[in-house]
Amino acid sequence: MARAPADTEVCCARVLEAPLRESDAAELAQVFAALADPVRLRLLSLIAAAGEICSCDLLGPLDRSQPTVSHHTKVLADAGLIAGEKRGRWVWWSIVPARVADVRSALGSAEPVRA
Amino acid sequence: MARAPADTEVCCARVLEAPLRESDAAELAQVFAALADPVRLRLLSLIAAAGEICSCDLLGPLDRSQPTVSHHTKVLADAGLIAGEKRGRWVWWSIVPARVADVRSALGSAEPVRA
DNA sequence: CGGATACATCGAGAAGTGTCAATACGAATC
DNA sequence: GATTCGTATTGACACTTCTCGATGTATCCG
Repeated sequence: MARAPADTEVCCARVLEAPLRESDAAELAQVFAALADPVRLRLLSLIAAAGEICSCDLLGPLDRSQPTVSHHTKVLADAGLIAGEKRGRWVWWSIVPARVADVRSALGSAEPVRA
Repeated sequence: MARAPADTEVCCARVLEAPLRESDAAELAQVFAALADPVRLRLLSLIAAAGEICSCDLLGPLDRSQPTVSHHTKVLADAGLIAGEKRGRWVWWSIVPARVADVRSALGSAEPVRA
């Protein structure tokens, strides 16, 4: 079902600060790979806009087949960016805010810009 | 040379706020794709750590051939994440902080987590 | 000029990714 | 139990990406 919360620990690897170990780089790259597709980005924004949404309501807006949408939700879930809860026959997807925050912080600290 | 500063305008597309137009999704996906490779992430962190670094000093740490490193710098430069300046025979690479900040802000606003 | 150095480009092969049709699975309904 | 509906998985194909050796281009030095 790909509902695993992705126990990877990216929370502390900062790209722009330390030389970044290879293992951290690999983990981070996988999360960014999950974000590196237009359909998945729109999927994310659809979930965020709805707060919670079931797969059946994604087929239309995304204009993709059901297996394709299922594939994309799985990629995002494996990356820990979304979580799915099965209620009856439907799966309801929601954003995992903490994980998104981790990705943001990996891209730099809180400093303004440091030009 | 791939030193184009990438005139794309990602600065205002927020994934988690609006339904995200297809064109914005495509542009953002391209930037994330540039980040979706372990070698490029380590390349970024090497540049950040050095402040400025020439390609010749990247071959060793990255353990990749010269054409491969050149390819990766091009991808990052095309995404606007780094910029290269040619001095003599060397090309000196540096981070484009504003672009990195754009990517961060695309992943969410300034709000803490909004769980 | 001729050689050497730093980087870019080309071409090719292996591996990965997005997509869909077909199929399988699980839960609700009859 | 049989059927139906929502979702996941499988298999296949086209396309992209990562990588390197070979080659091209520009710059510096003697």
